[in-house]
Amino acid sequence: MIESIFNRITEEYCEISPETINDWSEKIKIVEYKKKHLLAKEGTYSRKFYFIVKGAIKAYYMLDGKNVTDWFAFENDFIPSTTNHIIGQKSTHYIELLEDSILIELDADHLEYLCKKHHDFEHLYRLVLSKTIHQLRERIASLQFRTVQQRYTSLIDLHPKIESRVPLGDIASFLGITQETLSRIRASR
Amino acid sequence: MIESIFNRITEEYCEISPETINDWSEKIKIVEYKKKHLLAKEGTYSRKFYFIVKGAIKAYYMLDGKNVTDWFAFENDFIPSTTNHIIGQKSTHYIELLEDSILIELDADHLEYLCKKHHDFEHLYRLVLSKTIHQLRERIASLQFRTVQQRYTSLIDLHPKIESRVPLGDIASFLGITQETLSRIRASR
DNA sequence: ATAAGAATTTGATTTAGATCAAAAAAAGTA
DNA sequence: TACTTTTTTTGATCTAAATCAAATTCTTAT
Repeated sequence: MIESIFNRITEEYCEISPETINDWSEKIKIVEYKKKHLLAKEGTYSRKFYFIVKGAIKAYYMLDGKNVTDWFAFENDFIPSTTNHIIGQKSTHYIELLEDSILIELDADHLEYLCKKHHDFEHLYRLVLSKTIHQLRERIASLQFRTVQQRYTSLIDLHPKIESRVPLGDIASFLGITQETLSRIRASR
Repeated sequence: MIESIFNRITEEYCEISPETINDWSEKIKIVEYKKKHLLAKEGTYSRKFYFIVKGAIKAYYMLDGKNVTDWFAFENDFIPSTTNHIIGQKSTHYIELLEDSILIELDADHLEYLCKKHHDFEHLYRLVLSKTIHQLRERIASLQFRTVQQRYTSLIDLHPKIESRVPLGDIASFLGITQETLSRIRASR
């Protein structure tokens, strides 16, 4: 079980030495939570870092009393929204499970420890951040000047199953539009 | 000169060992270019990584024959738009100097070498990426659900001098609006 | 200083998407 | 199975910002 997870990570990012893997695997905890469980709450300190083995999450924050969904993550993703808390600040976001999920949990202190102790771990983490940057860039390009149709289409291309796994309202929010508009776009295809 | 630059970087991010600094300073080149010079062109390989000692840049790409400005950077910023090329892909962006500038240039290969050789350098780089992520997040929040007024105001708060250093059309593009709209917003304040 | 070119502003019109409201469909729950 | 609750769709109207067009102001080079 654990090995196959480390394999997934190594394949996706880079090789990791056995020592690092050992040290790492001592620090992690495999956790299971039900749909709607909150991994983080706005205004609280939740210094945890997650990798999704199975399941899906959304990250959102409140704006004028409404939820704004910021980020989705699925199997084999790290949850980068948590990186904020890692610098020791209160969370600006809620992170909610969209499905019953299995996660690997790593304490922020342990993350720092592993980075400091093992160069290859810090390298891996650097690659994870690079990937996140790439995704954020794509997202900005999408929000900045594409029409709503184009935004929706490219989201579906990227995550074909998102429609069945994520409520329409959250997808609309992520795209920066109302759910009525998204519903109409969907209908017109 | 060089020392004061390394000091700036160390203060902003983290301590770096003398060995790393030595090795690093052997790899860099201080370059000066005039306004309008292109550090990168769409479709070409420009495997360089820059730190801005003095000056300003914009990163943009073409969409339907129009420039879309993506990113600004000023003194003491690394230019993260170049990180794309570092993975060895053709640039998707143009990077153009908005002013006569002084830059520190580091070859992508040297960047990788320094990361591999010196754990503290990779750590520094990781922190640079973290900061970039934070900025990108802010930017997404801004584009996703804020009104144009709010977007403009927060940009000015962040970079008070941007109005005098960057053409209005580029700022408008960055905010995801037309320059006519930005002009009107400015007039109505 | 003056002309040529670039950047910015102003005006009139159009349109994509928001808002408000209600109906219909789907998903949970007893 | 029926009943409640949540999610999605549909309709009518409104509005912020886009578009198109032209005028004005600011820069730069001669």
